[in-house]
Amino acid sequence: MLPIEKQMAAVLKALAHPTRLGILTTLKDHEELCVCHIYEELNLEQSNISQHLKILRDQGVVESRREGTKIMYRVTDPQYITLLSQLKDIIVTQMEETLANWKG
Amino acid sequence: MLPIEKQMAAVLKALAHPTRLGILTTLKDHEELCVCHIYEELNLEQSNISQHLKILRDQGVVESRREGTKIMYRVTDPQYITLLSQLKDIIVTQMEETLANWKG
DNA sequence: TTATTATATTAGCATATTCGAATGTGCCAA
DNA sequence: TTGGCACATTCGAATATGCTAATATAATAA
Repeated sequence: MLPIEKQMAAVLKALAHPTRLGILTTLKDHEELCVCHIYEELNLEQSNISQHLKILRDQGVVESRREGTKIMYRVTDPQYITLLSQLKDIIVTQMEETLANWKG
Repeated sequence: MLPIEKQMAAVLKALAHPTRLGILTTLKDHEELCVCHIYEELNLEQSNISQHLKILRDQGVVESRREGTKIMYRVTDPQYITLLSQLKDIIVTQMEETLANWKG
């Protein structure tokens, strides 16, 4: 398989988890957020969120910066948000079509 | 986590494998292709490709139709191809920036 | 220093994914 | 009706992933 496809698969795999999508949704409306904000918002364990953030960071989807004792995270490229929004549209449209077919 | 995020994660997971991206790349330039064409093109086992096609089909990324003894597969919505092309662009751009930073 | 707060990392277990090999199924032609 | 394609499914072993609980690190405050 092509190297670019391996790269793409790795990024897609990083995105392919409800919690990680939740993290990106949380980050979407803010310039940057600390880890504590994220795990409180999502109501999940701190260590769990840290692990998911690492996966996103390793693939360059988010990046971080220290601010005192806190670590602030942000989405590296807003196009990732655009991409996810488009995916959502595709899925919603497909579900609507499926529903229409069921109704006949 | 929101139901739509679970759905999105499921679709992303289906996309998140080099072989499955290879399948979509192979399908991209054709209206539809039989399974034999795909696994010969990618040089992989028939059963392996069948398994990957099932994963893509279960998530609605591809669909199939019987033609005699062959099963013809196609991408359900061309927007999936657009999406992957955009992802590729994001990744390439990011790599270029990383490289530029290394060069200083 | 020492304590505290914020985050990261590790360990260990349960579950999921991936693959090749073997087998099953469906269609068609002889 | 039987033989042979084309494809799907199942199985089992190896590997990967995800979670919680526990521990480590790093900055700051007292």
